[in-house]
Amino acid sequence: MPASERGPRERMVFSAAQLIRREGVAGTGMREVAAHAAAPRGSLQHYFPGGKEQLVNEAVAWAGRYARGRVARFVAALPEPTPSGLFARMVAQWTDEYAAEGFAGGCPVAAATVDCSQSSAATREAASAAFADWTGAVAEALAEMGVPAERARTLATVMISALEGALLIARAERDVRALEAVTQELGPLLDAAVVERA
Amino acid sequence: MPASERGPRERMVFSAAQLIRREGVAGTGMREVAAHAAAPRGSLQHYFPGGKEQLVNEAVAWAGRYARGRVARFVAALPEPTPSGLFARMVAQWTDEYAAEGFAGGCPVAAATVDCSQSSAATREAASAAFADWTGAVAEALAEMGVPAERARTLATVMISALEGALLIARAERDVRALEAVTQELGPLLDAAVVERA
DNA sequence: CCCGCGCTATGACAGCGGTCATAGTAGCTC
DNA sequence: GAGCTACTATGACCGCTGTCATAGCGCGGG
Repeated sequence: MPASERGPRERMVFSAAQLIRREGVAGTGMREVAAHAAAPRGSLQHYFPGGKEQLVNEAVAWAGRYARGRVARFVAALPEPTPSGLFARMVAQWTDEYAAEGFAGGCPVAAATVDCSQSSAATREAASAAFADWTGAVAEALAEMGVPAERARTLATVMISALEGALLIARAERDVRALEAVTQELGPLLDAAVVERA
Repeated sequence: MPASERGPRERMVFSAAQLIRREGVAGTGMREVAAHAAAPRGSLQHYFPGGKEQLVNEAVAWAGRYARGRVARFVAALPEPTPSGLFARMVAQWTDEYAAEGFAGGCPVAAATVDCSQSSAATREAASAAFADWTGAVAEALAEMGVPAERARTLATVMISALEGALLIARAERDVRALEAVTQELGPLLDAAVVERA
Protein backbone atom coordinates (compact mmCIF):
# COMPACT_ATOMS: atom_id res chain seq x y z
CA MET A 1 0.00 0.00 0.00
CA PRO A 2 2.84 2.53 0.48
CA ALA A 3 3.03 2.50 -3.28
CA SER A 4 3.57 6.03 -4.42
CA GLU A 5 6.32 8.27 -3.15
CA ARG A 6 9.50 6.39 -3.74
CA GLY A 7 11.93 6.46 -6.56
CA PRO A 8 10.82 5.07 -9.89
CA ARG A 9 13.28 2.25 -9.58
CA GLU A 10 11.87 1.03 -6.33
CA ARG A 11 8.35 1.49 -7.62
CA MET A 12 9.10 -0.77 -10.53
CA VAL A 13 10.49 -3.50 -8.32
CA PHE A 14 7.43 -3.22 -6.12
CA SER A 15 5.08 -3.30 -9.08
CA ALA A 16 6.86 -6.29 -10.52
CA ALA A 17 6.32 -8.16 -7.29
CA GLN A 18 2.66 -7.20 -7.28
CA LEU A 19 2.08 -8.36 -10.81
CA ILE A 20 4.05 -11.56 -10.40
CA ARG A 21 1.86 -12.40 -7.46
CA ARG A 22 -1.19 -12.32 -9.68
CA GLU A 23 -0.12 -13.49 -13.10
CA GLY A 24 3.12 -15.36 -12.54
CA VAL A 25 6.49 -14.42 -13.95
CA ALA A 26 5.86 -15.39 -17.54
CA GLY A 27 2.48 -13.72 -17.47
CA THR A 28 3.92 -10.40 -16.41
CA GLY A 29 5.28 -8.16 -19.15
CA MET A 30 7.92 -5.50 -18.81
CA ARG A 31 5.71 -2.87 -20.39
CA GLU A 32 3.01 -3.86 -17.92
CA VAL A 33 5.38 -3.34 -15.00
CA ALA A 34 6.32 0.12 -16.19
CA ALA A 35 2.69 1.06 -16.67
CA HIS A 36 1.68 -0.25 -13.25
CA ALA A 37 4.50 1.68 -11.62
CA ALA A 38 3.59 4.81 -13.56
CA ALA A 39 7.22 4.78 -14.62
CA PRO A 40 8.60 5.54 -18.05
CA ARG A 41 9.26 2.54 -20.21
CA GLY A 42 12.71 3.76 -21.04
CA SER A 43 13.74 3.52 -17.42
CA LEU A 44 13.53 -0.24 -17.50
CA GLN A 45 16.69 -0.49 -19.53
CA HIS A 46 18.36 2.17 -17.52
CA TYR A 47 17.76 0.69 -14.09
CA PHE A 48 17.70 -2.95 -15.07
CA PRO A 49 20.34 -3.50 -17.73
CA GLY A 50 20.17 -7.19 -16.84
CA GLY A 51 16.70 -7.26 -18.33
CA LYS A 52 13.69 -9.07 -17.03
CA GLU A 53 15.71 -11.57 -15.10
CA GLN A 54 17.29 -8.85 -13.00
CA LEU A 55 13.95 -7.19 -12.36
CA VAL A 56 12.40 -10.48 -11.30
CA ASN A 57 15.31 -11.31 -9.05
CA GLU A 58 15.07 -7.97 -7.32
CA ALA A 59 11.34 -8.36 -6.91
CA VAL A 60 11.88 -11.74 -5.29
CA ALA A 61 14.56 -10.36 -3.01
CA TRP A 62 12.27 -7.51 -2.10
CA ALA A 63 9.55 -10.01 -1.19
CA GLY A 64 11.96 -11.86 1.05
CA ARG A 65 12.89 -8.70 2.91
CA TYR A 66 9.26 -7.74 3.15
CA ALA A 67 8.33 -11.09 4.67
CA ARG A 68 11.17 -10.81 7.15
CA GLY A 69 10.00 -7.35 8.17
CA ARG A 70 6.43 -8.50 8.59
CA VAL A 71 7.51 -11.26 10.93
CA ALA A 72 9.39 -8.78 13.07
CA ARG A 73 6.35 -6.52 13.26
CA PHE A 74 4.04 -9.40 14.11
CA VAL A 75 6.29 -10.47 16.94
CA ALA A 76 6.48 -6.95 18.28
CA ALA A 77 2.71 -6.60 18.20
CA LEU A 78 1.84 -9.88 19.90
CA PRO A 79 0.31 -9.36 23.36
CA GLU A 80 2.11 -12.41 24.65
CA PRO A 81 4.59 -14.01 22.31
CA THR A 82 3.72 -17.60 21.47
CA PRO A 83 4.57 -19.58 18.35
CA SER A 84 0.94 -20.26 17.58
CA GLY A 85 0.16 -16.59 17.94
CA LEU A 86 2.84 -15.67 15.44
CA PHE A 87 1.68 -18.28 12.99
CA ALA A 88 -1.92 -17.17 13.36
CA ARG A 89 -0.89 -13.62 12.52
CA MET A 90 1.11 -14.75 9.51
CA VAL A 91 -1.85 -16.65 8.15
CA ALA A 92 -4.30 -13.92 9.04
CA GLN A 93 -2.43 -11.51 6.82
CA TRP A 94 -3.54 -13.67 3.92
CA THR A 95 -7.07 -14.42 5.02
CA ASP A 96 -7.54 -10.69 5.50
CA GLU A 97 -6.24 -9.92 2.05
CA TYR A 98 -8.41 -12.58 0.46
CA ALA A 99 -11.46 -11.35 2.30
CA ALA A 100 -10.79 -7.79 1.28
CA GLU A 101 -9.51 -8.08 -2.27
CA GLY A 102 -10.40 -11.55 -3.49
CA PHE A 103 -8.13 -14.42 -4.30
CA ALA A 104 -6.12 -12.66 -6.94
CA GLY A 105 -2.62 -12.87 -5.57
CA GLY A 106 -0.28 -15.49 -4.23
CA CYS A 107 3.27 -15.40 -2.99
CA PRO A 108 5.68 -13.96 -5.53
CA VAL A 109 8.49 -16.19 -4.36
CA ALA A 110 6.36 -19.24 -5.01
CA ALA A 111 5.50 -17.94 -8.46
CA ALA A 112 9.13 -17.35 -9.29
CA THR A 113 10.06 -20.82 -8.08
CA VAL A 114 7.43 -22.49 -10.20
CA ASP A 115 8.12 -20.45 -13.31
CA CYS A 116 11.88 -20.06 -13.23
CA SER A 117 13.56 -22.57 -10.97
CA GLN A 118 14.34 -24.71 -13.96
CA SER A 119 15.07 -22.02 -16.51
CA SER A 120 17.07 -19.46 -14.55
CA ALA A 121 19.66 -20.40 -11.97
CA ALA A 122 19.94 -16.84 -10.71
CA THR A 123 16.22 -16.55 -10.06
CA ARG A 124 16.18 -19.89 -8.32
CA GLU A 125 18.93 -18.65 -6.02
CA ALA A 126 17.04 -15.44 -5.39
CA ALA A 127 14.02 -17.48 -4.36
CA SER A 128 16.17 -19.64 -2.15
CA ALA A 129 17.60 -16.56 -0.49
CA ALA A 130 14.13 -15.12 0.00
CA PHE A 131 12.94 -18.28 1.70
CA ALA A 132 16.09 -18.26 3.83
CA ASP A 133 15.44 -14.67 4.87
CA TRP A 134 11.91 -15.44 5.85
CA THR A 135 12.70 -18.72 7.56
CA GLY A 136 15.53 -17.08 9.47
CA ALA A 137 13.27 -14.39 10.84
CA VAL A 138 10.67 -16.92 11.96
CA ALA A 139 13.29 -19.20 13.49
CA GLU A 140 14.78 -16.34 15.47
CA ALA A 141 11.37 -15.38 16.73
CA LEU A 142 10.67 -18.94 17.83
CA ALA A 143 14.02 -19.14 19.58
CA GLU A 144 13.19 -15.94 21.38
CA MET A 145 10.02 -17.60 22.61
CA GLY A 146 11.87 -20.51 24.08
CA VAL A 147 12.08 -23.04 21.27
CA PRO A 148 15.48 -24.74 21.13
CA ALA A 149 17.54 -23.33 18.29
CA GLU A 150 17.79 -26.33 15.98
CA ARG A 151 14.13 -27.20 16.36
CA ALA A 152 13.19 -23.57 15.76
CA ARG A 153 14.68 -23.72 12.31
CA THR A 154 12.84 -26.93 11.47
CA LEU A 155 9.55 -25.61 12.77
CA ALA A 156 9.99 -22.36 10.91
CA THR A 157 10.36 -24.35 7.71
CA VAL A 158 7.23 -26.32 8.54
CA MET A 159 5.29 -23.13 9.18
CA ILE A 160 6.28 -21.59 5.90
CA SER A 161 5.70 -24.81 3.99
CA ALA A 162 2.23 -25.17 5.39
CA LEU A 163 1.43 -21.55 4.72
CA GLU A 164 2.66 -21.67 1.11
CA GLY A 165 0.80 -24.88 0.38
CA ALA A 166 -2.38 -23.62 1.97
CA LEU A 167 -2.09 -20.48 -0.13
CA LEU A 168 -2.06 -22.57 -3.29
CA ILE A 169 -5.11 -24.52 -2.22
CA ALA A 170 -6.92 -21.40 -1.09
CA ARG A 171 -6.37 -19.72 -4.43
CA ALA A 172 -7.50 -22.76 -6.36
CA GLU A 173 -10.59 -23.20 -4.24
CA ARG A 174 -11.25 -19.51 -3.69
CA ASP A 175 -11.78 -20.41 -0.08
CA VAL A 176 -9.71 -19.79 3.03
CA ARG A 177 -10.57 -23.23 4.38
CA ALA A 178 -7.04 -24.55 3.89
CA LEU A 179 -5.53 -21.55 5.63
CA GLU A 180 -7.81 -22.05 8.58
CA ALA A 181 -6.96 -25.73 8.68
CA VAL A 182 -3.23 -25.16 9.01
CA THR A 183 -3.55 -22.52 11.72
CA GLN A 184 -5.86 -24.69 13.70
CA GLU A 185 -3.84 -27.88 13.46
CA LEU A 186 -0.36 -26.48 13.74
CA GLY A 187 -0.98 -24.15 16.67
CA PRO A 188 -0.76 -26.72 19.47
CA LEU A 189 2.20 -28.44 17.84
CA LEU A 190 4.10 -25.17 17.74
CA ASP A 191 3.35 -24.15 21.29
CA ALA A 192 4.35 -27.57 22.56
CA ALA A 193 7.86 -26.93 21.30
CA VAL A 194 8.44 -24.18 23.85
CA VAL A 195 10.58 -25.45 26.68
CA GLU A 196 10.11 -24.08 30.14
CA ARG A 197 12.94 -21.83 31.08
CA ALA A 198 14.43 -21.39 34.52
CA MET B 1 7.06 -43.92 -16.23
CA PRO B 2 4.48 -45.93 -18.20
CA ALA B 3 4.99 -43.43 -20.94
CA SER B 4 4.90 -45.22 -24.22
CA GLU B 5 2.11 -47.56 -25.29
CA ARG B 6 -1.06 -45.59 -25.02
CA GLY B 7 -2.99 -43.62 -27.52
CA PRO B 8 -1.48 -40.39 -28.79
CA ARG B 9 -4.13 -38.38 -27.06
CA GLU B 10 -3.34 -39.76 -23.65
CA ARG B 11 0.36 -39.42 -24.33
CA MET B 12 -0.08 -35.74 -25.04
CA VAL B 13 -1.96 -35.15 -21.81
CA PHE B 14 0.74 -37.01 -19.94
CA SER B 15 3.50 -35.09 -21.66
CA ALA B 16 1.77 -31.81 -20.97
CA ALA B 17 1.69 -32.64 -17.27
CA GLN B 18 5.37 -33.57 -17.35
CA LEU B 19 6.40 -30.37 -19.04
CA ILE B 20 4.18 -28.18 -16.89
CA ARG B 21 5.85 -29.68 -13.86
CA ARG B 22 9.20 -28.40 -15.05
CA GLU B 23 8.58 -25.17 -16.90
CA GLY B 24 5.19 -23.99 -15.75
CA VAL B 25 2.14 -23.54 -17.91
CA ALA B 26 3.25 -20.44 -19.76
CA GLY B 27 6.68 -21.91 -20.32
CA THR B 28 5.31 -24.99 -22.01
CA GLY B 29 4.53 -24.70 -25.71
CA MET B 30 2.06 -26.75 -27.66
CA ARG B 31 4.66 -27.78 -30.22
CA GLU B 32 6.86 -28.85 -27.35
CA VAL B 33 4.12 -31.04 -25.96
CA ALA B 34 3.60 -32.74 -29.29
CA ALA B 35 7.31 -33.33 -29.70
CA HIS B 36 7.70 -34.71 -26.20
CA ALA B 37 4.78 -37.08 -26.75
CA ALA B 38 6.18 -38.13 -30.12
CA ALA B 39 2.78 -37.17 -31.46
CA PRO B 40 2.01 -35.35 -34.66
CA ARG B 41 1.49 -31.66 -34.30
CA GLY B 42 -1.70 -31.81 -36.29
CA SER B 43 -3.28 -34.01 -33.66
CA LEU B 44 -3.32 -31.19 -31.17
CA GLN B 45 -6.15 -29.48 -32.96
CA HIS B 46 -7.91 -32.71 -33.55
CA TYR B 47 -7.96 -33.95 -29.98
CA PHE B 48 -8.01 -30.62 -28.22
CA PRO B 49 -10.24 -28.27 -30.17
CA GLY B 50 -10.45 -26.19 -27.02
CA GLY B 51 -6.80 -25.28 -27.50
CA LYS B 52 -4.14 -24.99 -24.87
CA GLU B 53 -6.59 -24.34 -22.10
CA GLN B 54 -8.29 -27.68 -22.67
CA LEU B 55 -4.99 -29.50 -22.79
CA VAL B 56 -3.82 -27.88 -19.57
CA ASN B 57 -7.09 -28.63 -17.83
CA GLU B 58 -6.90 -32.27 -18.80
CA ALA B 59 -3.32 -32.46 -17.65
CA VAL B 60 -4.31 -31.03 -14.29
CA ALA B 61 -7.22 -33.43 -13.99
CA TRP B 62 -4.91 -36.28 -14.90
CA ALA B 63 -2.54 -35.21 -12.14
CA GLY B 64 -5.38 -35.20 -9.65
CA ARG B 65 -6.39 -38.73 -10.58
CA TYR B 66 -2.79 -39.81 -10.48
CA ALA B 67 -2.31 -38.42 -6.98
CA ARG B 68 -5.45 -40.12 -5.82
CA GLY B 69 -4.27 -43.42 -7.23
CA ARG B 70 -0.89 -43.08 -5.60
CA VAL B 71 -2.47 -42.55 -2.21
CA ALA B 72 -4.49 -45.73 -2.63
CA ARG B 73 -1.39 -47.69 -3.56
CA PHE B 74 0.57 -46.28 -0.64
CA VAL B 75 -2.15 -47.25 1.78
CA ALA B 76 -2.32 -50.75 0.35
CA ALA B 77 1.44 -51.16 0.62
CA LEU B 78 1.84 -49.94 4.19
CA PRO B 79 2.85 -52.75 6.58
CA GLU B 80 0.68 -51.27 9.30
CA PRO B 81 -1.50 -48.36 8.30
CA THR B 82 -0.73 -45.22 10.25
CA PRO B 83 -1.21 -41.59 9.20
CA SER B 84 2.46 -40.81 9.68
CA GLY B 85 3.40 -43.81 7.57
CA LEU B 86 1.18 -42.63 4.73
CA PHE B 87 2.55 -39.12 4.90
CA ALA B 88 6.10 -40.40 4.97
CA ARG B 89 5.43 -42.39 1.80
CA MET B 90 3.85 -39.42 0.08
CA VAL B 91 6.85 -37.28 0.85
CA ALA B 92 9.31 -40.04 0.02
CA GLN B 93 7.95 -40.21 -3.49
CA TRP B 94 9.35 -36.73 -3.97
CA THR B 95 12.62 -37.14 -2.13
CA ASP B 96 13.23 -40.23 -4.22
CA GLU B 97 12.54 -38.39 -7.43
CA TYR B 98 14.76 -35.49 -6.45
CA ALA B 99 17.55 -37.82 -5.48
CA ALA B 100 17.28 -39.72 -8.72
CA GLU B 101 16.51 -37.03 -11.28
CA GLY B 102 17.37 -33.72 -9.68
CA PHE B 103 15.08 -30.90 -8.69
CA ALA B 104 13.62 -30.33 -12.10
CA GLY B 105 9.94 -30.86 -11.49
CA GLY B 106 7.27 -29.72 -9.11
CA CYS B 107 3.59 -30.39 -8.82
CA PRO B 108 1.69 -29.60 -12.02
CA VAL B 109 -1.40 -28.57 -10.08
CA ALA B 110 0.62 -26.00 -8.18
CA ALA B 111 2.07 -24.70 -11.42
CA ALA B 112 -1.36 -24.36 -12.97
CA THR B 113 -2.66 -22.56 -9.91
CA VAL B 114 0.17 -20.06 -9.90
CA ASP B 115 0.08 -19.43 -13.64
CA CYS B 116 -3.63 -19.55 -14.42
CA SER B 117 -5.77 -19.13 -11.35
CA GLN B 118 -6.21 -15.49 -12.20
CA SER B 119 -6.39 -15.72 -15.98
CA SER B 120 -8.50 -18.80 -16.58
CA ALA B 121 -11.49 -19.71 -14.48
CA ALA B 122 -11.75 -23.15 -16.01
CA THR B 123 -8.16 -24.03 -15.16
CA ARG B 124 -8.60 -22.73 -11.65
CA GLU B 125 -11.56 -25.03 -11.25
CA ALA B 126 -9.62 -27.93 -12.66
CA ALA B 127 -6.92 -27.29 -10.08
CA SER B 128 -9.50 -27.07 -7.35
CA ALA B 129 -10.99 -30.37 -8.45
CA ALA B 130 -7.55 -31.97 -8.53
CA PHE B 131 -6.84 -30.85 -4.98
CA ALA B 132 -10.26 -32.12 -3.94
CA ASP B 133 -9.57 -35.49 -5.53
CA TRP B 134 -6.28 -35.77 -3.75
CA THR B 135 -7.52 -34.49 -0.41
CA GLY B 136 -10.50 -36.79 -0.57
CA ALA B 137 -8.31 -39.84 -1.05
CA VAL B 138 -6.08 -38.90 1.86
CA ALA B 139 -9.03 -38.08 4.10
CA GLU B 140 -10.64 -41.43 3.37
CA ALA B 141 -7.41 -43.19 4.15
CA LEU B 142 -7.11 -41.35 7.46
CA ALA B 143 -10.69 -42.19 8.35
CA GLU B 144 -9.94 -45.82 7.60
CA MET B 145 -7.10 -45.61 10.10
CA GLY B 146 -9.35 -44.34 12.83
CA VAL B 147 -9.27 -40.58 12.48
CA PRO B 148 -12.71 -39.02 13.01
CA ALA B 149 -14.21 -38.03 9.71
CA GLU B 150 -14.29 -34.24 10.01
CA ARG B 151 -10.78 -34.08 11.43
CA ALA B 152 -9.56 -36.40 8.71
CA ARG B 153 -10.50 -33.88 6.08
CA THR B 154 -8.76 -31.06 7.92
CA LEU B 155 -5.63 -33.10 8.47
CA ALA B 156 -5.58 -34.22 4.86
CA THR B 157 -5.59 -30.57 3.85
CA VAL B 158 -2.74 -29.88 6.25
CA MET B 159 -0.73 -32.77 4.87
CA ILE B 160 -1.11 -31.64 1.30
CA SER B 161 -0.44 -28.02 2.19
CA ALA B 162 2.75 -28.91 3.97
CA LEU B 163 3.84 -31.16 1.15
CA GLU B 164 3.20 -28.58 -1.55
CA GLY B 165 4.95 -25.84 0.38
CA ALA B 166 7.91 -28.02 1.17
CA LEU B 167 8.14 -28.89 -2.52
CA LEU B 168 8.46 -25.24 -3.39
CA ILE B 169 11.19 -24.69 -0.84
CA ALA B 170 13.00 -27.85 -1.84
CA ARG B 171 13.06 -26.82 -5.49
CA ALA B 172 14.29 -23.35 -4.66
CA GLU B 173 17.00 -24.63 -2.34
CA ARG B 174 17.77 -27.76 -4.32
CA ASP B 175 17.70 -29.57 -1.03
CA VAL B 176 15.21 -31.99 0.47
CA ARG B 177 15.64 -30.42 3.89
CA ALA B 178 12.17 -28.91 3.89
CA LEU B 179 10.57 -32.19 2.90
CA GLU B 180 12.35 -33.95 5.72
CA ALA B 181 11.27 -31.25 8.14
CA VAL B 182 7.58 -31.67 7.42
CA THR B 183 7.64 -35.47 7.65
CA GLN B 184 9.48 -35.34 10.90
CA GLU B 185 7.33 -32.71 12.56
CA LEU B 186 3.94 -33.72 11.28
CA GLY B 187 4.26 -37.45 11.91
CA PRO B 188 3.46 -37.42 15.64
CA LEU B 189 0.68 -34.90 15.18
CA LEU B 190 -0.99 -37.11 12.60
CA ASP B 191 -0.72 -40.30 14.59
CA ALA B 192 -2.11 -38.58 17.66
CA ALA B 193 -5.34 -37.99 15.78
CA VAL B 194 -6.13 -41.69 15.66
CA VAL B 195 -8.76 -42.52 18.24
CA GLU B 196 -8.71 -45.90 19.89
CA ARG B 197 -11.49 -48.06 18.61
CA ALA B 198 -13.41 -50.62 20.59
C1' DC C 1 -14.34 -48.08 -57.18
C1' DC C 2 -15.17 -44.33 -54.35
C1' DC C 3 -17.04 -42.09 -50.61
C1' DG C 4 -16.58 -40.65 -45.97
C1' DC C 5 -14.22 -40.24 -41.82
C1' DG C 6 -10.59 -40.23 -38.54
C1' DC C 7 -6.26 -38.58 -38.39
C1' DT C 8 -2.03 -36.21 -40.03
C1' DA C 9 0.87 -32.66 -42.33
C1' DT C 10 2.36 -27.99 -43.07
C1' DG C 11 2.47 -23.42 -44.07
C1' DA C 12 0.67 -18.97 -42.84
C1' DC C 13 -0.84 -15.46 -39.81
C1' DA C 14 -1.35 -12.33 -36.20
C1' DG C 15 -0.11 -10.95 -31.71
C1' DC C 16 2.95 -10.28 -28.19
C1' DG C 17 7.05 -9.68 -25.52
C1' DG C 18 11.91 -8.75 -24.52
C1' DT C 19 15.50 -6.27 -26.26
C1' DC C 20 18.21 -2.95 -28.91
C1' DA C 21 19.23 1.53 -31.20
C1' DT C 22 18.84 6.01 -31.45
C1' DA C 23 17.61 10.26 -30.07
C1' DG C 24 15.86 13.56 -26.96
C1' DT C 25 15.48 16.17 -22.42
C1' DA C 26 16.69 18.02 -17.64
C1' DG C 27 19.86 19.60 -14.57
C1' DC C 28 24.32 20.27 -12.89
C1' DT C 29 29.23 21.74 -13.06
C1' DC C 30 33.00 24.30 -14.93
C1' DG D 1 26.86 28.63 -22.47
C1' DA D 2 29.25 24.12 -23.28
C1' DG D 3 29.39 19.78 -21.91
C1' DC D 4 28.61 15.93 -19.25
C1' DT D 5 25.66 12.75 -16.90
C1' DA D 6 21.34 10.84 -15.55
C1' DC D 7 17.24 9.72 -17.22
C1' DT D 8 13.38 9.41 -20.69
C1' DA D 9 11.12 8.53 -25.20
C1' DT D 10 9.97 5.68 -29.08
C1' DG D 11 10.16 2.99 -32.83
C1' DA D 12 11.89 -1.17 -34.77
C1' DC D 13 13.29 -5.94 -34.78
C1' DC D 14 13.05 -10.71 -34.10
C1' DG D 15 11.80 -14.81 -32.21
C1' DC D 16 8.23 -17.34 -30.37
C1' DT D 17 3.50 -19.13 -29.67
C1' DG D 18 -1.31 -20.28 -30.21
C1' DT D 19 -4.37 -20.78 -33.81
C1' DC D 20 -6.31 -21.40 -38.35
C1' DA D 21 -6.75 -23.06 -43.18
C1' DT D 22 -6.00 -26.16 -46.35
C1' DA D 23 -4.69 -30.26 -48.10
C1' DG D 24 -3.11 -35.04 -47.84
C1' DC D 25 -3.23 -39.86 -46.27
C1' DG D 26 -5.26 -44.62 -44.93
C1' DC D 27 -8.85 -47.49 -44.55
C1' DG D 28 -13.34 -49.57 -43.80
C1' DG D 29 -17.91 -49.85 -45.91
C1' DG D 30 -21.31 -49.37 -49.67
